[in-house]
Amino acid sequence: MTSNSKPLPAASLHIVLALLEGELHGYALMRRVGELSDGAVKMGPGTLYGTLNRLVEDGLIEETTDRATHVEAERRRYYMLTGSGRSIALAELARLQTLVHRVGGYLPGGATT
Amino acid sequence: MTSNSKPLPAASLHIVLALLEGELHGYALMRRVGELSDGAVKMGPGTLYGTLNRLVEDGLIEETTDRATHVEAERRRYYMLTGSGRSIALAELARLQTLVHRVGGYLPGGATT
DNA sequence: ACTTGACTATCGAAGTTCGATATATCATAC
DNA sequence: GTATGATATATCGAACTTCGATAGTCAAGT
Repeated sequence: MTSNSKPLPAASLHIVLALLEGELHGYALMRRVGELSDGAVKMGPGTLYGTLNRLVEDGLIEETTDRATHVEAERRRYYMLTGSGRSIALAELARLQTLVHRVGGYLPGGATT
Repeated sequence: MTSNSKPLPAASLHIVLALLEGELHGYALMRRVGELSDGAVKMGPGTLYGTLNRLVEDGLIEETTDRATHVEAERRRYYMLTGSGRSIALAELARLQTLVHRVGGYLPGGATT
């Protein structure tokens, strides 16, 4: 079994997809996830921080240690994908691409109208 | 507020997307949802029937009454999207299309490799 | 000083999914 | 004819996930 995991829950999915773009801190992630769906997906802090901790525990993401843009009073916690986190994110993206393509395929107009 | 609902939970989402293709009965839906993701998504009966009932209650789907292909000993229960169910399904599809497009957009190779 | 927005954090309630279990029908093979 | 396995619906409790409220700190603006 090369790939065995089941689909990520919604919040985890959105977070890892957003992190494919690059590292972000919690609050920014919250905003980005909303932006990626033009506001349709709204992740509150309860979901955000709990999910971030779970993703770290599961080894999909990690807090960055490189404080390149460190400005002393840095409250932010930045997260990035781990190697396996990235693989999983890409696999999930592929799964969604397939789903969207197939479902879109059998629509009359083909469009979302 | 023309559109107010929040994203559908995973199981509901997969069901309504599968039903965009046409009416299906529970067990077939279970298989179709798996097929749409090449087996990545596996919905068991516990999730399936509970979710179907919820979707009926919420008015997104309804059991079909037209027994065109009725063969007497009909054990199956067929479901189809209602008008609003279809709108919601299309909106969800659009949301996923946007997400996939945007996330795919900022990837190096653009590919799923 | 005070308010507002950025930022992290936690908690309990509500909602969703999972997996096992049950029951019955039907087709195929033995 | 009867065992087997796929089809098909259904339910239950445990496990998991999400939600919304709440809380507190810090920086910047007024």
